[in-house]
Amino acid sequence: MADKADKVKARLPRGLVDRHPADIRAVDEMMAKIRAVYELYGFEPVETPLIEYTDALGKFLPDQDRPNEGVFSFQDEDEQWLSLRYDLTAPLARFVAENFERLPKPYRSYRAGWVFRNEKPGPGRFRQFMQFDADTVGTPGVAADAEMCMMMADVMEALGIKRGDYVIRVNNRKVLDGVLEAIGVTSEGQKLTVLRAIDKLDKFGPEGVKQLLGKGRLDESGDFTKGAELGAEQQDTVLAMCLGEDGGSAAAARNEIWAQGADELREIAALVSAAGYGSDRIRIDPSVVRGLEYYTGPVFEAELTFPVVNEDGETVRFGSVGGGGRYDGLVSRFRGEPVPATGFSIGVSRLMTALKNLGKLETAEAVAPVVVLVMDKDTESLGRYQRLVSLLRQAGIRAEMYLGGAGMKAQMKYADRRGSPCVVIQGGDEREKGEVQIKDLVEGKRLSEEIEDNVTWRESRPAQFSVPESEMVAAVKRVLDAQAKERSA
RNA sequence: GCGGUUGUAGCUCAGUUGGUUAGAGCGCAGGAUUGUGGCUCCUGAGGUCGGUGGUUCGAAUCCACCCAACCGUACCA
Repeated sequence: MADKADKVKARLPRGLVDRHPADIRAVDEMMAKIRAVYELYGFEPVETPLIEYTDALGKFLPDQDRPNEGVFSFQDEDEQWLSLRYDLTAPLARFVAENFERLPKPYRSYRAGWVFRNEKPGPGRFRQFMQFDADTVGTPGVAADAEMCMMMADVMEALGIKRGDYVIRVNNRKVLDGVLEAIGVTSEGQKLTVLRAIDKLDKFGPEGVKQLLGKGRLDESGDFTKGAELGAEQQDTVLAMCLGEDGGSAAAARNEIWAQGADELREIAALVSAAGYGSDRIRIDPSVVRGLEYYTGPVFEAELTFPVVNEDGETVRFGSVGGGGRYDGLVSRFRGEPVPATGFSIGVSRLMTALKNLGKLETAEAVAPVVVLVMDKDTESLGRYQRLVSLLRQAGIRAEMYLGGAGMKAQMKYADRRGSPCVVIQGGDEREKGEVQIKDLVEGKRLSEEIEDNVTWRESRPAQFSVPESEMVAAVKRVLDAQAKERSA
């Protein structure tokens, strides 16, 4: 044992979580539902490693031979930089580029996995989290983008989120670019600042966005955010555009790139509407910005629209649980030819939190194992208990022999704490008679409420009965069935 | 990065103008009950009072610096 002085402090690094049985089972179930939708649409699974060469992820800092701080990176023996993936899109682009000749085009694939970001964690934001993506690579047509939106809408409903409780909002980066060009914003830096400002519409409202477009905004917390330094007229145009007012469109209408984006949006709207998806499910929304860097055309976001009451009793809007868009430049980075692609990503952890709040999540624990108590610890007896456990397992019943060193009282306590449905007891007396005792712990707990005196509680052995050893499996089954019936009632 | 709040037992928290050996509830372990999970009662384990330095006869308490966590904000491919 470690000395007190130098024992290691057991602690979880921040931004990371341990996952518990209920969580793991719930996520598994949720992912199975998502997967079923993707499969139905004809997408194929593919899995890539968690680690890629940093340059394949496109994350070297400009003018430096060091990776971006936001990614976890380390050097291989040959000094090449490796990084943990920070999304599933860049690794897919690498995979497609590397296997380009072998893959059917358009290539439709899906994949789920952990991604890592070395950033400051916050509520609902972790440094390791799960994404579940689908992408179509090799087609420039907006039909592929429209399909992505429809599939996202279908996923929402497959997860039990009612129509009206979610919406897929769609915009087009070309529309944004067109407006920016029309009002004379040319510098990359200023463009990004404007886009970020628009992205904050939900959070700060039109007034806040206007401040961010102009001089800047002083937050209540005391932090000042530098603005985009646009003139009053420019601010109004941008604001009008993202609020969907006519002024924005009119001012930019002569602009070619804007027109192209608007056409694409109209086409997507027509496609989804023809497929029977109303604007209650998929809606054009000019304030969607999304991932500022690599998107080149349509962008979309899945948003939950119902209010959620969080743990502190506050009502919050949950917001985005996934999104995506067209990234025509990502695969072609690896190849000399253009390779158009579109896809989207679901934030599994966020979505799960939301479903929990909605009450749509199966939080029911799996039925805990039947525990066979160990009354005698000699090898011969242990063998007998192990055989009883085997019989239960052969009948498909989760079961275990108590493996600790404690006495019967502690074993009962152990079974109780595990949530076991019942225990099997066979001491010397029962063995003589070729019997086992079975105690229904759920029923026993209920009976205990009526008993206050401990002697009675112990001696009356509530919810406990004796059966011939040969009937143990059948008797345990009866107990389990009765409990299952009660749970579903 | 910027701003704020908070650091005392596994958890939630008391701790008087600075004063002997730092407490409670819950939880945990053992016992009352050598073969019965609950209830009740008894006993016990568990703390460098976030860290370092300073003031003082004396610091969990006062001062300085540092660290960490949480919240907001910024950044977020």
